[in-house]
Amino acid sequence: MQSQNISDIIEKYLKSILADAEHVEIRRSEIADLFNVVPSQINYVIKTRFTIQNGYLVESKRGGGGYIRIEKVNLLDDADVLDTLIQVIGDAITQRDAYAVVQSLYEDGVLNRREAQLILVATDRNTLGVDDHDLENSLRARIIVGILNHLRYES
Amino acid sequence: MQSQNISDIIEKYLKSILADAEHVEIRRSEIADLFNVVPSQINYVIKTRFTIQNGYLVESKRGGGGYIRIEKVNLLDDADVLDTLIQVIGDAITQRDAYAVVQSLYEDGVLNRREAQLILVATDRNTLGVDDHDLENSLRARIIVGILNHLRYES
DNA sequence: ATAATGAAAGTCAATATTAGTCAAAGATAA
DNA sequence: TTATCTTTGACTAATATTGACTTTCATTAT
Repeated sequence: MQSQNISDIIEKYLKSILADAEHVEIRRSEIADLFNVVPSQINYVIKTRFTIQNGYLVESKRGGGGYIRIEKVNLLDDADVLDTLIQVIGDAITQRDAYAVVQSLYEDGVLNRREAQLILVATDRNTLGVDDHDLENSLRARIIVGILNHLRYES
Repeated sequence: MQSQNISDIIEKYLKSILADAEHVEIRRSEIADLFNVVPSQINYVIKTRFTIQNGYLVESKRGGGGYIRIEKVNLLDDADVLDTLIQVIGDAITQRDAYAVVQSLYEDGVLNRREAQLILVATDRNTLGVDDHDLENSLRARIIVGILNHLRYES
């Protein structure tokens, strides 16, 4: 039984809509009501699960008639995906964001499953095994950026 | 058959579930309650009895709705070879030796060209970019050993 | 036009809910 | 006896939930 927390359930709900549509547009309070959570939890879900690393673009508007719109972007349409990703990663990246990045590359066909797994293992917290978090995140960034740069020349 | 300590009993309990299912997903505190032990004993059981060497993969999540998930995986035939390599590598390896290891894995067909390249990039001196040579060599070892451990099973 | 009002969404920090680590103490086996 | 394995619990870390307060925008009133 997975998804015991509400955030995961809301995530799945939104993604199920995105499976059929290019984008989803919601009213924050409606979704919050639907799942019986406070409105700001919707922001939490979006911030942790619909980032650009995950391949989503989010825009919103406040005030009357406000909305939140989530769009799935195909990174491959962009000629310089890799550049964009490298920029986003910068010089440090958490394991969670790294997972999102690798997952996106897999979904876009840049990496196959095995390659994606290899990268995740190589950059796993436990694999690196350093206790300094900043060092861990910067090593992870260097490894992933190094691989992305390699992929650019290779293809 | 005097495996009467609680760790053994918990181990059997979890394995009896895994006999019928591909994986088990537990809430740590629930299992701890069930057997009247402190939660951290579950970690002990997992760490000592559900290792990758035994063919188990473990993943977990903290926070609300957290869980520990244990999956039984199929160990591959080359597992022995990989074990040997892992031993040889130990806790540090130079870039030169790493190259040799990866090269031989490629020649043995364990890795394809692209995968081999990925690993070499990930463990390259410049990628890691640490000044301390000992740290560099130990990181390289950890990454390669992590990947080798991953290669021991399928999917 | 401008000001006032109300209706959204955003931010942030406090709190809650899990799991992980580690080392000391206790038990068992060699 | 000594080495190894097990049990325990205090402390740490990650993730989720909540709510008070802020900001933005559209509409209505002056």
